[in-house]
Amino acid sequence: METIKVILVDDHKIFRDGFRLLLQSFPYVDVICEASNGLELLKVLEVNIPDIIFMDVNMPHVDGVEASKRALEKYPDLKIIALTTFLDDDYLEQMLMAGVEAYMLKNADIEEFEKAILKVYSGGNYFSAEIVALLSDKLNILRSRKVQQMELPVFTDREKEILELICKGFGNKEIAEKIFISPKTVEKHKSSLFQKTGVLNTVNLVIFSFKHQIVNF
Amino acid sequence: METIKVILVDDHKIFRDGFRLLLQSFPYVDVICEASNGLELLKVLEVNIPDIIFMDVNMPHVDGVEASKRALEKYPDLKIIALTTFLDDDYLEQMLMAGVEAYMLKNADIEEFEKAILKVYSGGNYFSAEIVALLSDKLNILRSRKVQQMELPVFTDREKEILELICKGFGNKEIAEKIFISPKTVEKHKSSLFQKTGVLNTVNLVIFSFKHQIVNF
DNA sequence: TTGAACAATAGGGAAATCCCTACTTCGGAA
DNA sequence: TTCCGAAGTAGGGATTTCCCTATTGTTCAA
Repeated sequence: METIKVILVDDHKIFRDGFRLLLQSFPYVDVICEASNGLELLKVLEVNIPDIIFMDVNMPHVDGVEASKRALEKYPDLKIIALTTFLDDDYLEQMLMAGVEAYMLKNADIEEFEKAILKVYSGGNYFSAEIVALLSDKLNILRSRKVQQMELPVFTDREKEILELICKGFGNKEIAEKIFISPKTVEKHKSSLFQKTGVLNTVNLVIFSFKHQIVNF
Repeated sequence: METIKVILVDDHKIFRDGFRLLLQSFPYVDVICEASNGLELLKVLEVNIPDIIFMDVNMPHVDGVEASKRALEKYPDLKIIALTTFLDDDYLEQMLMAGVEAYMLKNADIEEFEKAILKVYSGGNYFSAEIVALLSDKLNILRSRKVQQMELPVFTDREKEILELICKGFGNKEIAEKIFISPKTVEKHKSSLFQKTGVLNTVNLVIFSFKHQIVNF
């Protein structure tokens, strides 16, 4: 088995030392470098490209979120495993959006780390059980947001048709040409949409539609 | 502890028998009924309302998705735990949309089932690790869509400030008042935004911002 | 130190959008 | 049947937005 090249990013040297010791028990893992914050990581990456980065979430100067974003922007093939001491709802979402492959607690046991490394190295994802619990709650929030939107105004077919075109970015004239009516009529349908949704202009109508996921982009 | 009333829905009697046996090892769980498909479930629900339904996803006649939707429509307080033999990407999404509280593999172990029942009964969610892996892949797909987009233009601070206000639905005059400049200046910043993003009007600028997640709603 | 590039400011006129009113059609209720 | 309301159609005039041009201040490198 070829070695998996790893970089550790954490602002506490003691943690890095301990963690490297832990990783050394995997013969196929090679810690090629360390960094104590995001900025340092970016410098290090100019010289050494690892397979996997273990990234602390809370760091001074450039935190895990920003560091992950920037690193992935420059090197999209990087795999990042986010490490955190406590469960932080906010960071979790941001790190996922930044594009990390895995998210785990620092006090995970050695088997968990092994699982995570192998899973991520082979192109998968890994989330520790605590994270899973948090994620599933989040998913529920998403769903319930979708459910509670049921009390939406009722649109006529013509209104729906026009709303879709509006949200694709077409102006009154363009919409009129597409569906063979006068621009003036388009405007009337729009003002009906304004009334039903309680907004005052096209921009706000578009915002409303995206917010309520009436149109999917 | 009061008993948790449970209904099993699965088209295989053998599975139902086995599963009931498993559930009987929890003294606080009471399997009050069974159904072999969605239609039967709906009939059963007219007489018996459980706390939790274990719902097979793949069933003849009325499948888990449809059954869950209809059941929740009539009895919104029901909690549903979806059960599946294999991981099916498609069903997963549909079941989540239908509004199930939990999603697990049938071959989960007894501890997992216990966790799921308790979590769901207390108003939470439960997803087994395999499901979360699938979900995280989904999240990943979202992300990669984000990464592959064109490189975003660089906005000045003023432009970012104005873009945010635009995406909150404010017009030129309102923005001007908020940040103490002339409406004309706001317009100029907007036209810079148009140029940088390649759009032709405010509506399309808002659409662009949502699509590229420059603003978060 | 002197341009050059760029950010921020703003005006005038053209174009698109918004508001109010009005006509036609069609299906269901009195 | 007749009448009413809802949906679809559209025009006139006010408002807002958009495009082109221009000035000022700041930074940075020749």
